Amino acid sequence: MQVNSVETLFKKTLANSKLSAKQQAVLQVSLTLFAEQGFDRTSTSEIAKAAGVSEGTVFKQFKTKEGILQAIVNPVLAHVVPMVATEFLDELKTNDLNDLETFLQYAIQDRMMFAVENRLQIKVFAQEMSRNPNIVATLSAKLEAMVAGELGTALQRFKDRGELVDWPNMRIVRYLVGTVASYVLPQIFFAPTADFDAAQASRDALDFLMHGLAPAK
Amino acid sequence: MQVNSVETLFKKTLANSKLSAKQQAVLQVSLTLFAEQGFDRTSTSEIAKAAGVSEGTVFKQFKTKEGILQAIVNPVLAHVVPMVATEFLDELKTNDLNDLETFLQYAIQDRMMFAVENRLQIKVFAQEMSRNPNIVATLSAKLEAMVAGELGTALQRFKDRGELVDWPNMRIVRYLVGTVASYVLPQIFFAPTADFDAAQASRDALDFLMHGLAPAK
Amino acid sequence: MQVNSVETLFKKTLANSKLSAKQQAVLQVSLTLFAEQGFDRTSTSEIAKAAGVSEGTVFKQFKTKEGILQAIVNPVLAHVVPMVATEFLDELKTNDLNDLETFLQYAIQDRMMFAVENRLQIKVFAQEMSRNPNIVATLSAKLEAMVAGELGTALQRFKDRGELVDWPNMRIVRYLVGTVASYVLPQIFFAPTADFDAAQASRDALDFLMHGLAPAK
Amino acid sequence: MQVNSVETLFKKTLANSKLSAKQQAVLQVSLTLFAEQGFDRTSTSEIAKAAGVSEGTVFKQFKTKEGILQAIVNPVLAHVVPMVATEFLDELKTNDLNDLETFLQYAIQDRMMFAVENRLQIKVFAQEMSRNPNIVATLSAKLEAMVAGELGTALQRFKDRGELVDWPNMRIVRYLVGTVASYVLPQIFFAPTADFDAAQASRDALDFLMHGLAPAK
DNA sequence: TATGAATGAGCATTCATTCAT
DNA sequence: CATGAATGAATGCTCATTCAT
Repeated sequence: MQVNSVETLFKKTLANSKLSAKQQAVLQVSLTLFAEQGFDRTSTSEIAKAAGVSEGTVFKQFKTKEGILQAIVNPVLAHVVPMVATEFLDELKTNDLNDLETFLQYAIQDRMMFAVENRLQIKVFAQEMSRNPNIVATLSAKLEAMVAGELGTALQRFKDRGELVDWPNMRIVRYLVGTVASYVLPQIFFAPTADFDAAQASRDALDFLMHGLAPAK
Repeated sequence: MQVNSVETLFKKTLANSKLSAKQQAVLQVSLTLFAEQGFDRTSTSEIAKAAGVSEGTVFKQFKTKEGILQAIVNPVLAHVVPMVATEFLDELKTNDLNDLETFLQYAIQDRMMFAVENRLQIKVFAQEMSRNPNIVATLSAKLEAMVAGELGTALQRFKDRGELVDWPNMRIVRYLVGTVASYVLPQIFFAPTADFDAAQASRDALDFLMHGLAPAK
Repeated sequence: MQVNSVETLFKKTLANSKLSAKQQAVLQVSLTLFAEQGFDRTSTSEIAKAAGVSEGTVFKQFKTKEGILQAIVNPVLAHVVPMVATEFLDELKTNDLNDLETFLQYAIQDRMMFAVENRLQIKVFAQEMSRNPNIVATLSAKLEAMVAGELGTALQRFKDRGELVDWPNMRIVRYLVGTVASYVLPQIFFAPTADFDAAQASRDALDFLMHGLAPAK
Repeated sequence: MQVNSVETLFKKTLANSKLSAKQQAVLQVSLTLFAEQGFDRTSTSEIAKAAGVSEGTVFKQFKTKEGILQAIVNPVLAHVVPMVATEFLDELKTNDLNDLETFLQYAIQDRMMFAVENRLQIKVFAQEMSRNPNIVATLSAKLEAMVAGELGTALQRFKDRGELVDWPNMRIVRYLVGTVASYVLPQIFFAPTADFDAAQASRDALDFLMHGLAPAK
């Protein structure tokens, strides 16, 4: 199993933008620094130095420090998030996941690895979401589109087959996400313990969810 | 159902300390300001003004801005958290919660209300936890003590009666917390939607958990 | 009565220069912006944007921001000021101003209207004069040439006829200018009051000057 | 003849304020620097260095650079200007100036010396007036009060005795000020020529004004 | 000739912290 | 214990100017 690297996808997105190499560097190092130290604890001179550009260059393009964050957040929302979502859905389709258990096993492990792999980037976004409701709204809309679309179709098929409880899809997704998050959020936000066993965690989560989401008898 | 106010408990704890009234005021307004705007975006002069003290007073006792945070976090960890835990466990005992469903119903609703009620304070702590591993360790230890103690006893009783799946207590608690968190974390960190229906959320969560944590047949 | 527009004359002067259209645009918008906000409060990027040229273009020709000012001031001193002076003197000759009163009446009203009409441009020059002694020297020289030339001849004729006090011409001009300035300077530098009545002001000023400059009995 | 020093009066005013010695120093050197180089060309670090204080001190009290200017302008308008006006009027009364000529001679020479003496301070105020209409309004009101009060009374007495033309007092004052200004404004704003002969200028101005303001026969 | 990305010194301002009173 | 004036390093940002294309 091979999960996307948000950092890589972000770089690709930047490469397609009309930003100069130096300005791309600013955004790349900003993402890293914001992830490592937080937005408020990263100074613009630090960014300039790390990107190998002058302080003037940073502001010439992005106007304000907040503007740098926007210049990261917007393309991620517009391009990286959809790419990640599409690849995830594609993998679900490609991998011949016929019964719910196989489906969930794959999905859970995949997202768990994705979360761990992209810890720092998720942290930046989560922190920014707590101040910027627009991001929350955008991501919510994208999630709802997914649930109303392909993901919903898949869930419905499992319901029809009597493998999945007949709850609204958003409620089912809430428990899926919540359960996965109960494993990965501590890794992301608190001590990232070296001994985190994603495979075991996936099995455990699957076990729990297969019970919790089984159809009522 | 009547949940603790962390703010109130914190004030009581301060009242028992040997801090002067002015210094108590500093800590109280700091907690509020940190919650509202974040630690980094709150200046010490802002604290001084809001507390009605001079700028010197803020530092006389607490040495540094970080020291103010510690002077909040430490008593909360040392006194407020135990009081909250004790009251929670006491309520669980007092309320004649004999079967698992009744027990979980109460516990879930109680903690959900607690979380919503103390949103801002939880936010301060969560943010501080993401940079201070000590707090994580301390809270982890307290949680483990709970699970090893009274809470574990209660869970064991349900297991013995065949009402609860025979998983390690920490795993069970993880799913309990994760499921409740899937409802309250968005309220705490992102848009606190006015129409959040804690009662309905509690029923839904209970429903899910009762299935997920049912013993294997 | 129809007074010169410094702005128009300046444009004509530019049109005769070997400057490209873009560079002419730079000087034109610079004059306007300097007048509106002052030299120090006008940035070169602001000029570039307003002129519709790149930032590089601004400096390609004029080297420094101060150079832009010089490129405005010099042609104005070299061409616009002489044109204004010549036209003024020509009008004085053309209009059959035989006696002092008619002469002064015309001159005062004409210059008052000129000052009000070209308020902003005068302001730029006045501000620049207070830091650049060269302009003062140049303008002084031009004034002296006028007084030594045609204007002096006219004044002398009035003296010879016994209509004008026998003071040095520069002294007479000082009072003429000072009296007109006592009306127009407040308009130029402070609140430009909408209700300024140039005709009435001219009559009053004339009245006063006819007394003050009458020959001793 | 001994004219007020605005600088001295300003210092006295500051001494009566509740500003600390360092903050008074900030205002004093600011007044000087603003006069010498203009507001925009004076940096706050320059002010701090010249005042012998840290940059923080400058802003602790005055919040913004504009705030420094206000902290100079306001006390001058509130205290220095009235003191200057009062002293001027007192001197006019004390000096037994019975006929118009003696009166004007004294007044003209006194104000001319005052203007030359306080060149730099007048420059600061004039520059600030061209951006801040409030100052213009305040000074206008004070001038009108003077003209409606003691100064008006004096002028009326000369009118009654047939020594002074029967024009509105404001008009008479306009010519007085304008004529004096025609001598001193060039000194203040342009090259302050070393050879300026205030005594001679006063005599000339008096001569002109005595003619211009003589009553109609 | 014109462009516009890049520069880096400089600016106004903020901030946590100190210390004499 | 409390004050608040004073500090000076650091911050986000602007600006005139340069230079490769």
